Amino acid sequence: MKYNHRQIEPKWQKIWEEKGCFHAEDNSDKEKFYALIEFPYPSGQGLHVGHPRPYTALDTVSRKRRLQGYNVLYPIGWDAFGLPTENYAIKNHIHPEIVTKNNVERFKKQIRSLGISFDWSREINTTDPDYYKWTQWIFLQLFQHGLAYKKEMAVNWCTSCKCVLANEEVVNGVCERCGSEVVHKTKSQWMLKITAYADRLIDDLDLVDYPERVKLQQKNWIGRSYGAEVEFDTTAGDKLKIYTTRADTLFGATYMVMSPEHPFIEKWADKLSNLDEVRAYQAESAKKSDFERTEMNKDKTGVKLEGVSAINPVNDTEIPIFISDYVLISYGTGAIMAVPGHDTRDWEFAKKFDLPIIEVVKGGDVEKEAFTDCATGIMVNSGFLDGLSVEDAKEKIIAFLTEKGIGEKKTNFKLRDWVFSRQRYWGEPIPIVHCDCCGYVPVPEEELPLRLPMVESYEPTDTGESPLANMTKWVETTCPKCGKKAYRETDTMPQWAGSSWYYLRYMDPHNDKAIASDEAFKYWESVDWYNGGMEHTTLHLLYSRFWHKFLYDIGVVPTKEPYKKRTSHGMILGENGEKMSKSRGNVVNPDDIVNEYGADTLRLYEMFIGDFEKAAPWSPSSIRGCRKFIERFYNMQEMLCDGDFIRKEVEKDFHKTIKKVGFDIENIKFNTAIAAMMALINVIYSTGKVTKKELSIFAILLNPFAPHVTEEVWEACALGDGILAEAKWPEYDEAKCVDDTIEIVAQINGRIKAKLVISKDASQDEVLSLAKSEQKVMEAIRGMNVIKEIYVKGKLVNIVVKP
RNA sequence: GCCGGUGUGGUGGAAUAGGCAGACACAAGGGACUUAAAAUCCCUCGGACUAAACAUCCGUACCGGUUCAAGUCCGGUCACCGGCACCA
Repeated sequence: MKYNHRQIEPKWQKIWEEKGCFHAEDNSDKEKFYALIEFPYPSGQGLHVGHPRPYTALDTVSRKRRLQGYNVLYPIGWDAFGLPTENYAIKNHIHPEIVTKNNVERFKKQIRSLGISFDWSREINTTDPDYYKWTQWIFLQLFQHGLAYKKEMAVNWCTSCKCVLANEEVVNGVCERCGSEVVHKTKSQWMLKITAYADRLIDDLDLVDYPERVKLQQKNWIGRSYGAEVEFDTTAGDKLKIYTTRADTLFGATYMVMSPEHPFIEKWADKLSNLDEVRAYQAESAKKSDFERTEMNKDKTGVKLEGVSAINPVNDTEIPIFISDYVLISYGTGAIMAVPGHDTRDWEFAKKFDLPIIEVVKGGDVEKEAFTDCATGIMVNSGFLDGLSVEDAKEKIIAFLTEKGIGEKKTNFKLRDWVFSRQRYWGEPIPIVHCDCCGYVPVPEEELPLRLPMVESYEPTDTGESPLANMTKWVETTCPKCGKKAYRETDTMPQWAGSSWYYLRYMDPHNDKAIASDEAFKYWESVDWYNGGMEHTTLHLLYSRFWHKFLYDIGVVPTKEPYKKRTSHGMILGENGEKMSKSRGNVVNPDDIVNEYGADTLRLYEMFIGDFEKAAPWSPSSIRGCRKFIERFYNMQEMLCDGDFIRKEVEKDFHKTIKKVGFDIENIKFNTAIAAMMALINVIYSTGKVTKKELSIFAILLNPFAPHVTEEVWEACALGDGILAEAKWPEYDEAKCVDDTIEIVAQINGRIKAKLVISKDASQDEVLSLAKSEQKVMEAIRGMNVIKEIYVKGKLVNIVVKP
């Protein structure tokens, strides 16, 4: 029989589907295992070969866990709200709901052809009202706990698309899609107070098993810094509050800088003799895009405030105040004390404006550059701080400022609150009513889901209003509180909303009373293993940790963290080593591979392609090697014979391979697990025969990677009722993983002179004397003094000699 | 600029915990089978020296160090990739 994947693969997929093989049980005595992949956005392009990489990886883990007796939950769904669908819908005059439905159909068919063991009975879709009912419910809880608020905000507005863009959609200051200018528009926006969780989002990373680089990226993004707030007296009478992490350098503060947006400028307007100049600078800064203000121009600019100055509280010196756009209104207090001797930016500014530079930490040359090293410096020119280390000086000065009532310890974060509104149609309606009397009133829970109305035109408007704003019938409503005429919120939620809690819904996807039942939460608890892309580290991964912690605080979920373990896959690149994209013309469609080589070959190749965590280029010729391996496995049917193991050495090879494959799967080293099986099949072929026992073990080991062909061979060779039905993941015997005789390398001065075959239990003396009996070793030692003899058990001997 | 990662044959990549560099594949070359091709099977496959083999030497981006022993550890340099980007 020739291997025919086109016949085998649909056959087994049908059997699995009919028997419901992958349905997770809700109440099982078995230990649970919850594996999760990032649910896909069903785009119009369909799947490309990058999608199956993470799916196959966790499918391999899930299938292995089932063979080990776990009750496995491995679900999938659709993250289907979002701009590409909406834009496609506008362009082609098809309602986004229809577009979504078609795209999901296509994705589903493609994914099913891969034989991934998803529990399709738990499929979810973020655009389903029964689903977004709970997205809205969570928003209302956030609102009621003061964590959702509305605020005037500058938004990105594309002048050509006439629509609002998310920050991610603005690339180098222009619209990602059309390349047109992006300007700022001020709009009232819904915000989520993620900053309230900043500390816990950092500290609780200690509770989870994430790759270090993920933890680090989140920590850097949240950007916690410990410092102090200090109040400076000014000649205007007001106290100017600044934030600093280097309170120790206070004696070196020779001027102050405020952000051009600082409210004191307005307050001091009548005291400023150069108000025109100040105003001109303010206007110039306001005109600059974010891009110009940060990336383009790091040359320091600024204007000195004539008429108001500040007093350095430690030496009563009067120092000038500047405004400059290198100080941001959004961080700290919007004002700083400038210490040019020990801060690079202040140093540049001081040089440009010819301001005095005082050295207060010894160790560098402050005339040449700012000395910023905190670890080695000693305080100088700093009165009562002189002679202290930077760390000690910080503590002493903060204690001093606290006692005088002009300063205190303060922690700051780079993390900003989450802009949560979008002026687009294809998203969850924000369930809030605006009432002139009562303000923002939540839609009553029993009215959820607040459905997205069917509109004729969902094109974005010129005014920056959501397309929903034109739906007067839907917008005009009555206030749930006072019953008077009121208006619905017309902004929708961002794409990140539905994905911030979807893993919870899989636990109990059809529940209409709650996100999931308490029993479901208790049993499934949290995700055991979550695999996803690095690009979501500071977006989805952070957002969902925030929502989860909130749900924990209000008693909905029982765990502090949503995901116990996180791994990350590398991208699959095009043949040319570039990122796969339609415009580069290097996209590979998995359908073609499944059709030509089969799903088992595709799966195996995607796992064999290289280090799972690193990017790897697609190679059409390498796929053939995987196909060949599968055919070699399939053809073992014809080598079948009775017995346990052909030879004792082969038995040992099996034990070693069982150990390696199991270990490698758990450590996401799929490529070497497959290499080990390839090596084992080479051994089997060299014997020319395979026993039933050998073949069945091989089939189970390979099953998580290539589930169809392994079941087929199992059935064809009458090995039993089926791998899924009855097989257990094989155990290995540690004793049988060790060879009786081993090869030991004999070195002289680190150079290999001989290879010794000797019993694994041989003593050092035995190995050494055997080594010394080797011709070449004898020659090398002759006439030399032996300085040292090193023996590494089971590996090598090294004899160090000198003339 | 700051933070993180990577650098190994013609290619993708292996190499617990400092202990035989190049597993497993791909590509290439040669051979067997075949009328022929495909498929399959077998052999060779980092470099220098060699007709070939043996032997020897060199070789994990570059320079230096620690060690009996370095792809692996330490210091420095370069290149590429990712994240952040005036966060005081």
